[in-house]
Amino acid sequence: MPELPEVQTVLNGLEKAIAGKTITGIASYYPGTYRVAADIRKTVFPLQTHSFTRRGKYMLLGLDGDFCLIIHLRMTGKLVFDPQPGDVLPHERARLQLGSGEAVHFIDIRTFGKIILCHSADIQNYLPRLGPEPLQPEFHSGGLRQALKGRKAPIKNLLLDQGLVAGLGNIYVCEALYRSGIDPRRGGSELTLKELTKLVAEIKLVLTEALACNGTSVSDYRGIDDKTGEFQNFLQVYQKKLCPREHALSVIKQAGRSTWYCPHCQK
DNA sequence: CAATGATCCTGTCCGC
DNA sequence: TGCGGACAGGATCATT
Repeated sequence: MPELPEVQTVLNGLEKAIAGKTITGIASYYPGTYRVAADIRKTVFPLQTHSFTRRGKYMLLGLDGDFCLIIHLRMTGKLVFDPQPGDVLPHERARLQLGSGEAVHFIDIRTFGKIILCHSADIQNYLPRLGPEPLQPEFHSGGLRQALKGRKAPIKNLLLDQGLVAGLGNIYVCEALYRSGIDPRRGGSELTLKELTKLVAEIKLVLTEALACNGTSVSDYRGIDDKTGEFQNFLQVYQKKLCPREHALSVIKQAGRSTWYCPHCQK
């Protein structure tokens, strides 16, 4: 499940593979995966790629003529660079065709991933409201405390809210809460500033470590070069039976998703 | 506005 | 062996 470190890893790989190359067209193989903004009427391709940025779990490909491709992998989306593309691949939902004869396949088993072409000036209209980037200084305990004011939902659920902080998913929320010693069932507004300071630090740390490992590969996540990430070797609670201190972990459902936590270490 | 639950979708795994 | 059901989960929409 691509979260911030995985999205950044895919984006880095994509930049390495196609920076400066020209997209000659985008083929669509599944209804709804690829969408063109309503105000773009005629074909705008070919367009050269020039920037590769990320906002939360969204990849933003800057193209000439002030166009932008917004790509979201959701749960099972993958980008695969292919120097010699052939027929449509299994689960291929869209394809970026490059002038060089190469291509980038958008493979997505569960079909939730999205690609949108819009004008760069309109990007905000196609993104939801997103909270601060967790690795930037603007994500800090004071701001988080402010954002959690009056929020009674469990902290686990709140950290998954992209409007609060952008880029976390189930894996890193479970890991950061364990490292912080905070029970995932605690209400957001009841956390002390001291706890929030610890939480913010651990979120930044776990994301930084995961980035250095090229992300976490559980199930089928891969980089664009089909390499797995390595951070799954360092997970402490996600899908585990015991915490690092050998206590039995509990698994509960929160907002429809599984939460792993240690009743002994997390209060 | 906040919180919750259903929804979308398919491959995999488990129990009978 | 085969089948049904549960599960995985990010974001969106509807409901309370």
